[in-house]
Amino acid sequence: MPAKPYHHGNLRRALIQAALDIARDQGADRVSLRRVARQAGVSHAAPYHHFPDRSALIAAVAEEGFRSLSDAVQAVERSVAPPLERLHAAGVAYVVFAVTNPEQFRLMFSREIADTSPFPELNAAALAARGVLERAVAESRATRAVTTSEAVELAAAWALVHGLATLIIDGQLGAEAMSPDGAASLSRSAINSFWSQAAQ
Amino acid sequence: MPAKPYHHGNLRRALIQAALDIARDQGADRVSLRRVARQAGVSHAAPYHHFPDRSALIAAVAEEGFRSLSDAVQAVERSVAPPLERLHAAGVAYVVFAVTNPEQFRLMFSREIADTSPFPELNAAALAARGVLERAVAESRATRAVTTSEAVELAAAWALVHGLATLIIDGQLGAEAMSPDGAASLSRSAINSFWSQAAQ
DNA sequence: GCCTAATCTTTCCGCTGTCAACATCATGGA
DNA sequence: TCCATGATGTTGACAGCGGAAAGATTAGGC
Repeated sequence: MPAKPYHHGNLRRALIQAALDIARDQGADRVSLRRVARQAGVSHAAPYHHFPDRSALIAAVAEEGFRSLSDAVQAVERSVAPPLERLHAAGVAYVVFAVTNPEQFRLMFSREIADTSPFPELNAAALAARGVLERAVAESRATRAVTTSEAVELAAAWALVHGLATLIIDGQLGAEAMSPDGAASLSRSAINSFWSQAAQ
Repeated sequence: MPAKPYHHGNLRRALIQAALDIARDQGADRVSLRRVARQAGVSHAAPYHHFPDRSALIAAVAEEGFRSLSDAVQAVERSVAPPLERLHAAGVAYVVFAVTNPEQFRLMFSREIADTSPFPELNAAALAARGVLERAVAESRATRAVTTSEAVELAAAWALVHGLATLIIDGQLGAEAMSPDGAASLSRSAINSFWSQAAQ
């Protein structure tokens, strides 16, 4: 049994996991290449054989995040049939995902991977996640009196849940909202509030 | 005429301005203490006589940002009378401010000043800005059939405009939305879309 | 079984935030 | 008026960071 083999075996995977652990435990801003390498028990330059630079590591972590987000939203969608309620449930799931994985969520929307062109797989995962929300919006349109374009409705829906997510995990909507249950409850209310005020 | 006086005169002010310039020109993530000091024509340790650490500089820049935001929203509010339209206009102004000053907006919500307890003046400015939106929400409630709590309505309204702001400046809602006019138009549509879908 | 390429380490660079020690100067009390 | 003190600025140091270069080690195909 080799105590410390020269080659790691699956360092790429281990680095992504280490980044996730550090983000979860110490915050997304503390995810440095050197710290990640240290946590993975490897020299600080080893990551460069698996990622061209720091942003590529973040992109890999974010890519997994978008896949998890897609999965989480789709799982909730499967349990709700009526299209409008489905859309609402998808929105709540988006917020709950962010509150459950706040640091990974921050990495997913961090500035250094804003330009996804160097990371086609991240781009695909992000587009897929956006597609899930897009489909929920589109399918709900058949059941409503629609006066706005689909693009605007998608933007509005996404903005609402994304705004809730970021404000909540930044602590700006109160401490109660930072628990999954609190976040779910607040999102549900917030989403409903926009439709319950028809009388102007 | 002293070419370079040993004492700057108003270095604190100059450092804040330099940080703003660097953020605007090169991005919020490139605002480093040393770069700011360099831009202000001063040694790299000089800022420490005016700010205890880097986050305090950011806090000062953010503080000014929140004041500008309050001013911008209030200026628009003054030109609109009906409470609901006023609320909508305030929301559009919030988004337009973010799109007009994207890097400063990012600094205002950057992670390192998320805990405002060390910066009471930043906290006050942020609370004041939130108060402007809060008042617009509260005053509009009298003109509507209200079924949700004020707290939830505030959260929903804030989340919608904050989500629009962050998504737009991150380029996730398309390039057209990144101009002030495009942002205003999209925000108006998005805000209206939530009220025009009463028929479920 | 060996050669090549992949993987990992060591060493180096410039940049960053922060601190300590020192230099300069503005200002108010004797 | 002068000078001492505190405010403001500089220099130099340190550790941690992202990244490049060069050498060590090993896995895997021929």
